[in-house]
Amino acid sequence: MHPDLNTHDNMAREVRVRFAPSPTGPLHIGGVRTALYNYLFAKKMGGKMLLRIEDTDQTRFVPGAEQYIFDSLEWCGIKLDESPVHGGPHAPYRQSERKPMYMEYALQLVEAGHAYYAFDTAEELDEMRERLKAAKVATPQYNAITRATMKNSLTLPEDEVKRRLESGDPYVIRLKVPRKEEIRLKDMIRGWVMVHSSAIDDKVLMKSDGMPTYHLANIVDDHLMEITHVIRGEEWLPSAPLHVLLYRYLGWEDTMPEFAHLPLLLKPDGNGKLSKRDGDKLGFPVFPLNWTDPVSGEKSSGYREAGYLADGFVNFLAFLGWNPGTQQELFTMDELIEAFSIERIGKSGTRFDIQKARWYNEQYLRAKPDAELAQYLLAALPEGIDCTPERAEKIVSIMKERVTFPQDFWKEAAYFFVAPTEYNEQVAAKKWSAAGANAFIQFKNELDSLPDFDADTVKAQLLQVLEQNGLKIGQVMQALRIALTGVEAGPDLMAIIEIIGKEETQRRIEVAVERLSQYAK
RNA sequence: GGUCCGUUCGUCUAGGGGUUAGGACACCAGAUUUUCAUUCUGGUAACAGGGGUUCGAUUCCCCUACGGACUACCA
Repeated sequence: MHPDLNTHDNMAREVRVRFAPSPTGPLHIGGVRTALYNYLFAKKMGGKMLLRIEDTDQTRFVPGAEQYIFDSLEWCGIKLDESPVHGGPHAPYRQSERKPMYMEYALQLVEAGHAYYAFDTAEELDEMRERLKAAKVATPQYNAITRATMKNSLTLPEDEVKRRLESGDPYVIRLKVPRKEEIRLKDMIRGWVMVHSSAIDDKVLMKSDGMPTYHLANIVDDHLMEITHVIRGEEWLPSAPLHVLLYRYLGWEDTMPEFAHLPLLLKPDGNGKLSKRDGDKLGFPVFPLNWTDPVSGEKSSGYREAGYLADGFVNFLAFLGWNPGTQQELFTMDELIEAFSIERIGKSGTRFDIQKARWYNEQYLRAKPDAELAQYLLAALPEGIDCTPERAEKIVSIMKERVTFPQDFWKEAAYFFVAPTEYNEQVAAKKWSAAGANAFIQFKNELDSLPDFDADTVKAQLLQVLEQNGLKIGQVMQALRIALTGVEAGPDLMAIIEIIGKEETQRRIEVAVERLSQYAK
């Protein structure tokens, strides 16, 4: 093991990771992936997966968002060991409910000289930034230099600070970031990352409403909850050095978790990261489940409702930025857990490719037992249309090679239940013939004398009729298909005939011969 | 602008000092088929550019370009 400050031996500790979303709206797909990687890692290491709700910003609270997070994780099969609903040894797991715990640590930092009170108003902060911008300062920020010009416990006389605090003046507590210091942190994905402290501003730790900011709360909670590995999005990388500083000043550096910053999920054109605001604009959902904004009423679609199967979705998601290093593409959750390792997570941003998601869905759909797929069809049947489970199974078994989503079964297979009301005119014009129509009528009549009504028997009969009429199968099959289904494409026609039954077949042939007579040549 | 991170087929990626640079999706072609789809076979297609180091660099180093993230009393 490295003797470096940032590295330490976590081998003896039980792996504990957390997914820590903010309930500010629906969880987006990048967040789901982060949760998944946390889960895979935890389970691979035989550790624990916790969910912590980071709701320290009360102004951004969105009703229903927390439930949405639970529902999403559950749908994906991500099981939590500790959470606001599962409870656990470090409850509560909502930061708003942990509010009383944070001030103690902020005060500890103040006493140690690593943090200070600041009384600046929003207007004063704006002024400061404007002033620095006008002076062509590259990064206007509240830092080691500018803090000397602001209203805080470092610049104000001691008695005034005391007076302000006692009189209830609004204040924040800021971290006193050193002026010149190289901060190093080891990222499991990127290696050593070096940042100079001058690039970090004096981050607010405690807000004026008494709530901690993410930065403080996250470190305090991760420490208290004995988190061993922080696996989160790359957008956190710039503030990671700040977190290292916090661990150090709080005296927790020897148990500081290891970091892994995940590459971001990018829009398909590579132009920026996939965000909640993309909604359905990109032509595919960015959320796992449907969501209706409680305020605006705006609806966003989710993968579940769009017809994506949970296991295929998870498989797809796992491969966005990670790969097993083998040729295997299809993985169950257990296989993902077995194969997963942080070392095999890529470094670069990953463009989102919905085509691949569709392909995964097709693979998983076809692998499902017919009895299960039949349920999708049955559930989609409109009022008034009956179907036995046995018949539904037969239909899905011949249809599943040609559908992507469960809802396609009804869309593509409606003709099993409803006779065509219109025919593909183009194909009819090209393939329909008087000779064929005559043969179909003969075939229809002879259906009554068949001993059995199954695909093989029917096919033999059709072949016989065609032979008698001097027709080849290729000349008339398309016409017969149009007659029976109205459309030009579909599964084996004989299988369709077997499923729709003798009477229906006869009826449809009669109607079609009548309706398509104009095309008889 | 500043700081940080990144860059292998269109996309997701494997690989790694000497390889015909491999796979998957997508795409194209052929085979099969009663159609479409499936399936099978084959194909197009990549190491961002420039300097080093080296006998040799796509691989290691530097620079440039490009892309991304961050730059709040939001997470």
